[in-house]
Amino acid sequence: MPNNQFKKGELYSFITGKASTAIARRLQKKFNAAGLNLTIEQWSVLYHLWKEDGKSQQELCNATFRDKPSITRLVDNLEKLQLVKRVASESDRRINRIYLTRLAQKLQEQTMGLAEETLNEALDGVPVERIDVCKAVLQIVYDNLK
Amino acid sequence: MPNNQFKKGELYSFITGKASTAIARRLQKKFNAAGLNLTIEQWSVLYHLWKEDGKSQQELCNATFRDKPSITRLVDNLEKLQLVKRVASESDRRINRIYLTRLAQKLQEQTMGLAEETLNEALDGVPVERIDVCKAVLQIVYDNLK
DNA sequence: TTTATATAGTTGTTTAACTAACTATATGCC
DNA sequence: GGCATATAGTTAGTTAAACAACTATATAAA
Repeated sequence: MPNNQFKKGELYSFITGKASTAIARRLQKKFNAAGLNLTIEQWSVLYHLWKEDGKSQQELCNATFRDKPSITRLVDNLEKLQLVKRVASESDRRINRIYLTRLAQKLQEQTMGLAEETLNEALDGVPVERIDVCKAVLQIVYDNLK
Repeated sequence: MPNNQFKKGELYSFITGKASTAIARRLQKKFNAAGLNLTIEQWSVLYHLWKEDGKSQQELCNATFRDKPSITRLVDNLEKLQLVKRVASESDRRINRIYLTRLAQKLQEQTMGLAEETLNEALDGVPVERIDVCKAVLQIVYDNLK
C-alpha cells in the first residue's frame, strides 16, 4: 500500500479547496470594506506585476496559473480600471508587455497589508512549523499536477 | 510576535489555492476523458447527496460552501442532465429536497475512483503524517474564516 | 524563398460565483 | 387573527474559468 493512500470520504476538502475559497472571500470583503473596486483575481495579476513590472501576458499566465483567455480578459478589465497598460513589444510584435499605472502602484501597500491581515486571521492558532508543512505539501501537489 | 506571523511574499499560493485548482483541473480532465459530461462543481453536489440523499438546497449550500444562487443554478443544471430531481417538502413548502436519479447513483463508483486516483497522483511522494498535518491546518483555516 | 510549425494573443460559448433584489412560506408576538 | 421578521429559494447583472477556434507574428526546414 503506497504511503499516500487516502481513506475514502476524506477527499472532498482537498479537491474543492474550501480553505482557499474562504481566504479569498475574506480578503475580497476587506477590499470591498476599504472601498477598493478590485477583485481578488485582478489583485493576483497586480501582485505579480508588483514583483516584476512589464511581464508579458504569457508570463502572467504562468505566474497566476490561468489560461490565456482568462488573462486577456483580466487585463481588459484592469485596463478599463486604468490600473495597467498594454504595450506592444518592439522586438517581438506578438507580445504585449503589461505595465502598472501610477494608480496601481499606489494600491500595493494597502492591499498587501489586507492580505497579510487575512492570512493572520486564517492561521490564527496554527504553529509556524505546521504552516510550513502545509505549504510544502501544497507546493508538492502543485508540482505533481501542473 | 504572534506564532502565525507570515513573511511577506509567501502569501500568494495560500490565497489563490493553486494546489486545489490543479487538483480540480486534473479531475475534470479525467471526467472528460471518461466521457462524463459533468463538471467538478456538479460532482461536488452529487458527492454530498451520495452521503445523504434528499438534502435541501440550503443543506447543500452549507455542505458545499456555496451560496444560494449558486446551488439554485447547479441544481437547475443537474436537473437538465437528469441527475437529480427537486421534490417540494410537504411539511415546509419553502423547502426543496433534492433526490438523486438512477443515472446519478450509477456515477458514484466511477467518479469516486477517479477522485481517489487524482489525489494519489497529487500526493505522490508525500508521507501520510504530512498529509494529515496539511489537512488539519486547512480545516483550521476554514473554521477560522467560515 | 516558400512552406510548415510554433508561439502570443483574442473571441465566442457555456458554466459558475458573488451581490442585490425579489417571491413565497413559516414563525413569533401583539 | 394580524403584523413583523426570519428562512428557503429564484432571478438579474457582472466577473471569471475552461475550451475551442481563430488571427498574427516568429522560427525552422526544404
